[in-house]
Amino acid sequence: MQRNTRQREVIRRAFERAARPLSPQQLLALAQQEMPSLGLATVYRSLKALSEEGWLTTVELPGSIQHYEIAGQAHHHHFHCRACDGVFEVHGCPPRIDQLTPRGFKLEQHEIVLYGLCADCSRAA
Amino acid sequence: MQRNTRQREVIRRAFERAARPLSPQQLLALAQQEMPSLGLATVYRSLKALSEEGWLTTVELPGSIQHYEIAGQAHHHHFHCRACDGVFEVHGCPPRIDQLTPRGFKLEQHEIVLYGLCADCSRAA
DNA sequence: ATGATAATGATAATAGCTTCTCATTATCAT
DNA sequence: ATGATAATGAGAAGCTATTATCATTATCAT
Repeated sequence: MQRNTRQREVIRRAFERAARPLSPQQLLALAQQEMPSLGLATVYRSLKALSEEGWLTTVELPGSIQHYEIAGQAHHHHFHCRACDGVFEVHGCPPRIDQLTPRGFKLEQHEIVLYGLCADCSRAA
Repeated sequence: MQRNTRQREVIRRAFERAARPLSPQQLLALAQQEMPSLGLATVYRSLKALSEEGWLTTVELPGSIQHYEIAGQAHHHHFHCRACDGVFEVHGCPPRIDQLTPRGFKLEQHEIVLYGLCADCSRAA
């Protein structure tokens, strides 16, 4: 049976506050602001549990480890800041992307990742 | 001083034959068809050397390790087959992709990856 | 309030990929 | 043809990210 622990709540809140995909380490850092004793193992356990119960989904990014974000959102893509390494949501999706599919291939999904500087890092540069 | 070894030639040929991005392991398997004694360390050393001399570039794919492809090609994207794990080139690029960029962000590059089944795997399914 | 036990935190262990080591081999300027 | 040495192959070692272990703590049905 599943228990409602304080750390699990802290982790959920961290995702809600961030409102963007987080890596395990980023999540740990963020959640430790509220609960400094939080351990990395608990972060991994919670990510697994929250994914299995459908509250989180995984985000795969080129050249980076797996990230997680709150599930159930509308179709969207991501912007990966090369300076702060943060990942941001991007709304919208170019039309006709399926027309890129080579003949004979069966397209099932697609991923678009934009790179550059986020607003904060762009301002700081 | 750099030497022209047989294994380096075999590796170059493997990329030319494949005409698509390869992971170190995929490259090893392909090159070993021509030279079974080829070792993994040589593959890594060659990938590094060929990248440094500009003959190869790296391809980053979501949820996968770094791949390599022959450099100097026109802007293109990739199709990742979930069945055979092969990566294929996709020509063309949807217009207006820069319009997805959130306000204040500075877009420097983008990556599009299509997922599904390649022609061969699609036929076999 | 209490007890069964799920969850935690610290750390050890694992797994996958890449790099290093080193004795041996192959290249190539001479 | 020969010798200096770059490159190779096999395996050890290293790195990172993730999972397992285990004694301790916290949850929650009773």
